[in-house]
Amino acid sequence: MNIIPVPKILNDLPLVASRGDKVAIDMELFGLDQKRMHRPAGRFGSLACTSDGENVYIIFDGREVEPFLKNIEEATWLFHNSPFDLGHLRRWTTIKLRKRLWDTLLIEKIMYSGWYDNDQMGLNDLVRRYCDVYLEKKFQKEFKETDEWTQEKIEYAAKDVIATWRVYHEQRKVVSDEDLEIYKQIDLPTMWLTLGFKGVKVDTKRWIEVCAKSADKAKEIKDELDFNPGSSVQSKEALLKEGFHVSSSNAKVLEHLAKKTLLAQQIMDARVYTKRVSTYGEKWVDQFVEADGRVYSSWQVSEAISGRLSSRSPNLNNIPVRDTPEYRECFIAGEGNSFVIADYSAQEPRFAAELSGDKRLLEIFNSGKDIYIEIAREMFGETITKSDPRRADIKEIVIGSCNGLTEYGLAKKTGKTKKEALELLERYFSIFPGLYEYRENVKSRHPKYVKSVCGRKIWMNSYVYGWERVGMDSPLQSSAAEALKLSMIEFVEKWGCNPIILPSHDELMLEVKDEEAEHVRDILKQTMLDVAQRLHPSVRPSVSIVIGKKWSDKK
DNA sequence: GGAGACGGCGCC
DNA sequence: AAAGGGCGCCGTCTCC
Repeated sequence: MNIIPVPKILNDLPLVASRGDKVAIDMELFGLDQKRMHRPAGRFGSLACTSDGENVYIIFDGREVEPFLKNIEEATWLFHNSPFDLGHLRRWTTIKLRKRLWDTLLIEKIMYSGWYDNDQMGLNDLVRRYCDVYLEKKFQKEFKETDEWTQEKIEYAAKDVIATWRVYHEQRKVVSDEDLEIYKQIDLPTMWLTLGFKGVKVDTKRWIEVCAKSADKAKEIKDELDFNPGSSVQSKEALLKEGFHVSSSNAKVLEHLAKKTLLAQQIMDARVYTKRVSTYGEKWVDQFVEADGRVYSSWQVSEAISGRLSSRSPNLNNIPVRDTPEYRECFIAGEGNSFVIADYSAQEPRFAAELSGDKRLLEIFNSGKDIYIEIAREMFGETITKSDPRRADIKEIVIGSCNGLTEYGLAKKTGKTKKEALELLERYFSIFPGLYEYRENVKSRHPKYVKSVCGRKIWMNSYVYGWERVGMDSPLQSSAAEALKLSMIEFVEKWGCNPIILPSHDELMLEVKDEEAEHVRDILKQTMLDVAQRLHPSVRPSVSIVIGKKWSDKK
């Protein structure tokens, strides 16, 4: 394996590049906290670029960023993980949305989603795969710990940017037109949108009140127990003492056991409350709410193999809602603003209908009626109400039917016997044979990869147990993700600015001025419907949308 | 004492 | 042997 030779480093001459030139750019910051990489923390370290893969131009003063970038304005910019650099560079200059931008990380994820894991997507991994080059990464820690520059560190910064430049040229040779279209039409515009997300305002006082209540309850229950219910090892041990041998102490198991022993219920309760204290406690506020009262998450455009967006530091995609709607009441619109909250109904089942072409399922969706009640009518020959427990069972089946749910799993989930569960599944698939075929096809065709409706590839690894379940589900999940991304892109195009504060898989939350809310609601709804209709033309789409002052004002 | 695996659980 | 998918984060456990 090779290493990159010490580059020629120039810091007295500006690089001037023009249209057609490819300029790799890389930024180093001092003193960044790993969990807050996306926030305006840390101090300017360096900005380096190269247009020929040999000579590196580098500056060490943030005040030079603006003229530095102006000189290469016309060129195509190459980054590895551009949101990091772009987000921080905005602290020293204005960065406008540009299409001439190649992100080697985003491209690699589009090309090799499911083939390589996320931990094999670093610049060092790419330069090893593409160029057989070894790239030293040990300096990252040093940037965190000290502001001192050494010759070695300068060389490291220079080598990084050369690696990016080299990887670009190799990727260019092998990337397919279809992958490039996904990049240009979907992921790159989405990346720019996520950079423009405003934070969400949080009522911190209320939040702390909510979690304080849970803290009290957690303590109460824990005091009654002589072991730590947060430990699976200790919980299993305690249950064994009462005569219950279990291989797992998770909620599903405990729920069954709760009928037989109080202990199971106690462990469950303790976990519910400690979860709220640990994950959604005071620490959450301390860590993530900025001085302006808002939370700024880090949004990843394609961290998930399906191309779903993901969120971290903090993860805004898993804020409690079922048992504790109080948390979402803490997400509030700013003074004089309203939220517009929209979500796609039964989005993945709709894509299942589209992709399987199942006749009966298509009819049900296109009838515009409640699909779960309609399916129940087919299955049981009677009309059930919304509160009938069978509706929840059917929901499980509808969602599970396309990601490989078995009678065993269904039985466990619903508390039915295996025989009952099998009967339900069989009846379901006899009504929707197209769905069954879709499911079985994945196994029998044994595809190298599956695709979303827009053509995003998800590679299968048949050596991994359960690969066929990923194969069934990925086209649905990734198509749904595309619908959401395209809705965002097209809405912002129409509206002219970006008021998005929180996307969540099949849901969008916008914050706009009160007087604009109704207008925005109408445009957003129409946009989402248009996009969905385009992506699943055989299925009538459905979007519910409301205007509110809190996230919880949903339904 | 730190790193990483694991179990568990919040959401869609 | 395991028994719908996708995430991120927490505390515990284990190992060095």
